[in-house]
Amino acid sequence: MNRCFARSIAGFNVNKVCKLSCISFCTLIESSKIDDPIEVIKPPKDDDPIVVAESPEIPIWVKISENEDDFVLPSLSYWIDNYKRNEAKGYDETTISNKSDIDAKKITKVLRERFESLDSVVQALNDSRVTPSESLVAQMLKRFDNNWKSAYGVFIWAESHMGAKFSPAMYDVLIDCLGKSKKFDLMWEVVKQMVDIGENYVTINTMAKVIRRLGKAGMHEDSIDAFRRIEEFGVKRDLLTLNVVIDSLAKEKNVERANDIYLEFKDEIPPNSHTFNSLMHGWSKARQLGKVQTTMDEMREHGICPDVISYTTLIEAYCCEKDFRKVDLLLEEMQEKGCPPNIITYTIVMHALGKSKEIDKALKVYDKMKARGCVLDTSFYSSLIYILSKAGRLKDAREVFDEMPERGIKRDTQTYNTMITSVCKHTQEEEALKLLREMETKGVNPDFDTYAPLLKMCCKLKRMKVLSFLLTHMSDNNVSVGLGTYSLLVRGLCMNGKLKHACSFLEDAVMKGFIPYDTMFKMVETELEKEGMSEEKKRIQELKLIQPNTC
DNA sequence: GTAGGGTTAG
Repeated sequence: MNRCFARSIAGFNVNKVCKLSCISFCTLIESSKIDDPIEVIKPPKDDDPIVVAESPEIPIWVKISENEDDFVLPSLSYWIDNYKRNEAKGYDETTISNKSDIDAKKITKVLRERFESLDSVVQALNDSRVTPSESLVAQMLKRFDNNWKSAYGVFIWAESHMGAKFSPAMYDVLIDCLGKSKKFDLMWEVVKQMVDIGENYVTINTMAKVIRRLGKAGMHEDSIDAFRRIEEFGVKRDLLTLNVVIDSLAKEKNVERANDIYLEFKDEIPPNSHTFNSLMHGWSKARQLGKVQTTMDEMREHGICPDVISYTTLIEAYCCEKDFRKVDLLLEEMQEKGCPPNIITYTIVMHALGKSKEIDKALKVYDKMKARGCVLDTSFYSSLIYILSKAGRLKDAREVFDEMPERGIKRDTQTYNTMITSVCKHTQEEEALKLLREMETKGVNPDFDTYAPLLKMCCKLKRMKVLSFLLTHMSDNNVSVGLGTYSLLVRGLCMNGKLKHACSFLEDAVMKGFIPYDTMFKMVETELEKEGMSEEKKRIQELKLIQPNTC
C-alpha cells in the first residue's frame, strides 16, 4: 500500500506508468522544475496512494498551495522541453531513486523544518532513519553552510553514528561554517575538541579559518589574539601564520593593525614578499596611495625585489585614482625591470578603464593583447563582458560570451554569472533563465552570485512562482539559502509592492535562527506603516523580540 | 585566502 501510481510526471509520457513510493513522489514534486504539466488529483499524504494524471489543457499546478498568490500560472514553457529531453534519455524511476540522492533529499527535507535547538535537530535526524556517510555530511555542510544549526546538527548526528571521528578537513569545514555564522563560542569549543582528539588535528588551515572568520566579523583584536596564542593549539607561530593574520587584517579594512603586527614581529619573524604584498594591497584598498608606494620602498630596503604582484597592486591603486598616465608609466617600468605585466595586470587595467567610461581605451588593451597572442583566460573575458554590458553594449557582450568556446576558453561559473547579471540588468528574463538552464546542461555549478541577480529580477517583475522555483533550485545545487538571500528577498519584495511576501520571508529567516539586519526590519515596518497594515506591523515588531536560541 | 567578479535605490 505504500506504493502509488503516477502518470505523466514532469513530462513523462502518459502511457508510461511508473510506480513511486510516497517519499519518491514527494521528493520528485519537491525537486521538479516549474510548470510541470501535471495535475495532482489527490494531495499527497503519508501512506496515501497518489494518483497523478496529465492535465488535458494548460499546465496546472495544484500542489501544496496554501496561498494562491504563490503559484502564478506558468508562462515559461521552455522548461518543459527539458523534460521532454530527459524523457528521451530514459529518465525514470531508477534515476530518481538513487540512494544517496534520496538520502540527501530526505535529510534536506528534515533540515528545512524550523528548530528550536541543536538537540532537536539531532533528534529529528535520528528519527529520519537515514544512515549517514562522510560524503552525505560533506554535501550537507555545503548545502547548509549559512545555517549553523542544521550544519552542526548534521555533524553531531553523523559522528555519533559513524563510530569514528571525522577527518581534520571535515572539522575545518565545520569551523568555517560556525565562524561564518558568528557562533564563535561554539567555534572555539570545536577547536578545543579538536585539540583533545589528538595531535595534528588542528592545523594551520584550521587556525587560518579561525583568524579570517574573526577578522571578517570585525573582531580584529580577537583574531590577533588567536595568532599570539596559536602555539597553544599545536600550530607553529611562523611566517606562514603571520602572513595569514596580516593578510586578513589588511583585507578586512584594518591595514593599520596589520602594519602594527608586521612591525611588532619583523625581528622575530623576518617578512617576505608575501608579507609586503598583503600590506600594499591593504593600503591600496584603504585608498592610501602614498603608503602603497612607501611599503614598496620598504620592501626594497629589506632586500626584497618587488615582483609582478607588487607592481600589479601598485597599478591597481593608481587605477582607483584613475591616474592612467601613471599606470602606463608603471607598465613600461615593469618591462624595463624584466618583470613584465601578466594577464591579471592587464585585466585590472582594462576593467578600470571600462568602469571609468573609457571603453575605447579599454578595448585597445584587448586588441593589443589579442595582437600579441596573449593567452586570455576566463576572468579576462568576464571583465570584458562586464564592461561591454556596462557601456550599454549588451549585444557585443553576448558575442564575446558566445565566442569563448570557439577560442578554446571554457565558460565557468564566473563567466555565466557575469552574463546572467548583464542580461538581468536589461530585464531579459527568458535569456537569463535560459543561461541558468545552459549551466545545468553544461555541468557548470551555480553559486550565490548566479542566483542573486535572478532573484532580484524576479522581485522586480513580481514573479513569485519563478522565485520559489529558484530557491528550490539553489538548495538542490548546494547553494545555501542564508541571511544574504533573505535580505535580498525582503528588500526586493518590499520595494516592489509584495509586502506580505516580504513579511513571510522575514519571519522565515527568524524562525531559521538567523538574526536579520536592522535595515530589513526597518524597511518592512516603514512600508507596512505606509500601507496602513497595522496588524502585520505588530507581528513584525513582535518578531524582533524573539531571541535566537544559541544552542 | 598574495594580485582580477559590482552590492542598496533614486
